[in-house]
Amino acid sequence: MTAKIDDGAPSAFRRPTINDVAALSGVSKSTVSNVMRGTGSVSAATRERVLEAIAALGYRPNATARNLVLRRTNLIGVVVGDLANAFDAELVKRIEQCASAHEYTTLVCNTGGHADLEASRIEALLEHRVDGIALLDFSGDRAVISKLLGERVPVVMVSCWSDYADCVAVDDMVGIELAVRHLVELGHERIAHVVDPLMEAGTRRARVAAFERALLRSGIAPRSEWTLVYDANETGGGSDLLALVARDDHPTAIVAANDYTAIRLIALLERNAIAVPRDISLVGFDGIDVSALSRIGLTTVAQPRDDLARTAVDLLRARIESGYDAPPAQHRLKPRLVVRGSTGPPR
Amino acid sequence: MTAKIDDGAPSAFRRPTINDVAALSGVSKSTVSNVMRGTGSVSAATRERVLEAIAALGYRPNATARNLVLRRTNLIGVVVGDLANAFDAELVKRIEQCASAHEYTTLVCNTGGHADLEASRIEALLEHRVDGIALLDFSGDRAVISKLLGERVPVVMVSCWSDYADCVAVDDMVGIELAVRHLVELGHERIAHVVDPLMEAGTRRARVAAFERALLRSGIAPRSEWTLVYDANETGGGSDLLALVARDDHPTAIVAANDYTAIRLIALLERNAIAVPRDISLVGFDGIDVSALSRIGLTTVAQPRDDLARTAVDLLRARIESGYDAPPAQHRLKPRLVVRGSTGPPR
DNA sequence: TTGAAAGCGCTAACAC
DNA sequence: GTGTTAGCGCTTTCAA
Repeated sequence: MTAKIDDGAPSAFRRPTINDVAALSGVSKSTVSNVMRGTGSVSAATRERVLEAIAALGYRPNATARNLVLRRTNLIGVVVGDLANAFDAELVKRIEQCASAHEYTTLVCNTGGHADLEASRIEALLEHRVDGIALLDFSGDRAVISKLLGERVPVVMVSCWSDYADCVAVDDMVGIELAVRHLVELGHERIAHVVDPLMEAGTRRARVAAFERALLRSGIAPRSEWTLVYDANETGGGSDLLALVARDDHPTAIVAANDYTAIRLIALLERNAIAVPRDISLVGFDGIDVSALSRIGLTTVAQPRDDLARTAVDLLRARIESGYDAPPAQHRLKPRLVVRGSTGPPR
Repeated sequence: MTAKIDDGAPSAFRRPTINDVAALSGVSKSTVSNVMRGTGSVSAATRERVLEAIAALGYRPNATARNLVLRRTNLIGVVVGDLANAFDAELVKRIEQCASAHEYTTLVCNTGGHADLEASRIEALLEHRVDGIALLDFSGDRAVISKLLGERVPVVMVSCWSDYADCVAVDDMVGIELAVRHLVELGHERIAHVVDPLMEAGTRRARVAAFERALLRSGIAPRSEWTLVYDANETGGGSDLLALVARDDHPTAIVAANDYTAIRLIALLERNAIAVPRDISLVGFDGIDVSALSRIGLTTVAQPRDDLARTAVDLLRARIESGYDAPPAQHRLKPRLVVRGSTGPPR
């Protein structure tokens, strides 16, 4: 047994440990541990001495060591597609808020929709033994998800969906229906749908399906060539959309799959001398802050972001704190239509 | 010594450990460790067996345990004021990208400018033994920072400044000078400055000082009452600004301390029938993505966000990987003016 | 080329 | 009330 002697080397800086505190206050480490955590029973006098030693040394417990024995890290991973998309960023902000209110610290991974990055970032989260993972607006392929579910680590999908995991998302059917009905009520009959390639595939499919169903319910025949992809980050993109809009029987309104796309779509259209809403009406989806700016004035289907975040954290906490084996909890939240200046009657 | 016997309880799920791998492949844990890390020398045959066991068990090394012995977590903390501010979000995104390219995982804390939250979040980061901390656009008081510097944990200040820590920020003097000169060249003489209360105090002071100096260099006498605070998140704020603008000798141009404020300022002004740039010209600071949207068209002083993020991560890595004791490295980056539609000659 | 053993800093029975 | 002890899962000498 080697005695722990401070060799005095000034270069080898060592943070004080629970042993140092114990030594300085002349008690055992269990006692220190007890005063730190407020467990067990320690006399007022010893507690006082220990507290002094802690202050004197500037002791801070090592979460790494604690986590190792507790098999619990109080870390949650948040995997997000693109923090430059305000919807994602605003959601991450809220999730971090809820999580830290419950003593969790948040590991954030921005995947940019790259499947390989996604896999390796999640792998890192798993090695760090996060207590749970939130997949936001998840654009990855299902293989990643099903692998994750096999790991027995609590997972919640936020603003996206899987039948086999806890989920919380807005009701796409209702949301898209709201958008379409609003346009139809304004008199539109030729309505196109534009999706974001970075959007999660399931959500995208759900919104496309919802879009077609909503048209049918309004007595309008959907045309598949009127559902297009627009990559707002690709310079020079959108040529097929512009081609569509240049046709005689062009759409008079567009439902964009999210606000990020919708707002860039306004820019694209106006750059090509197509006025919004005079020539084309535009509805977004998400309800991000910028859509409310007077200059933008985007009519949009707003998601209840606070509820989304809070529910997500609650779901995760429930799994973490009371075991895995409940069936998946699925929450559908109601979106609401916010009418602003980007929609009007067709010319 | 208790033998490790699987008691077969199905409820107690245990992830496979290095011991399980060792047992299954019939080697010692040191050997497993060696093949995992590619160190030491193991025969091709044993490596093969170990690899098979790893695959069979779905073994994933426990970073918590590794970090404990290595005294290194490969975690970096990022403390950010407000992820709803696109500048912050875009910076976090880039930092996470750089960091993960170097095998670091990012812990994100959104403080919302609350000093108490700030302190407790940083405390959590420290307990988790992050290898370094990046303070973004840091709005906190200096006490937090000086405490942090006493902790001997690598800290980098991004887009904010301290004489005693590694910093990387844009040159506020130059940036504000660019903005003011642009306005003066357009013919403006009555120029106001609007700051964001959430902005880091040092940066705010620096920009205010830079603003006054720039005016003087253009032969304009600064008036202190023309530097105001506008809190874009406070509904019904900005009354003092509107009062100022209603005066006869109102300013014909405003330099906003950041884009977030500038963009909300446009909304505020236009809500009050003051057209931008016809009645008042507006210059922002940051160069966030939305400022480039045609509907917004904000003239702004753009920060080199990629450089900011890359330098920040490099600085942190240097401290982490080669010791603490170098003097603080201070990087001033050059901003550039991006002229768009929000500025024009005075009426 | 491989293994035994000693920790990393902490918690949690269980003695005393 | 307080201390002893045995790990948590890993890395790292040092022998064999």
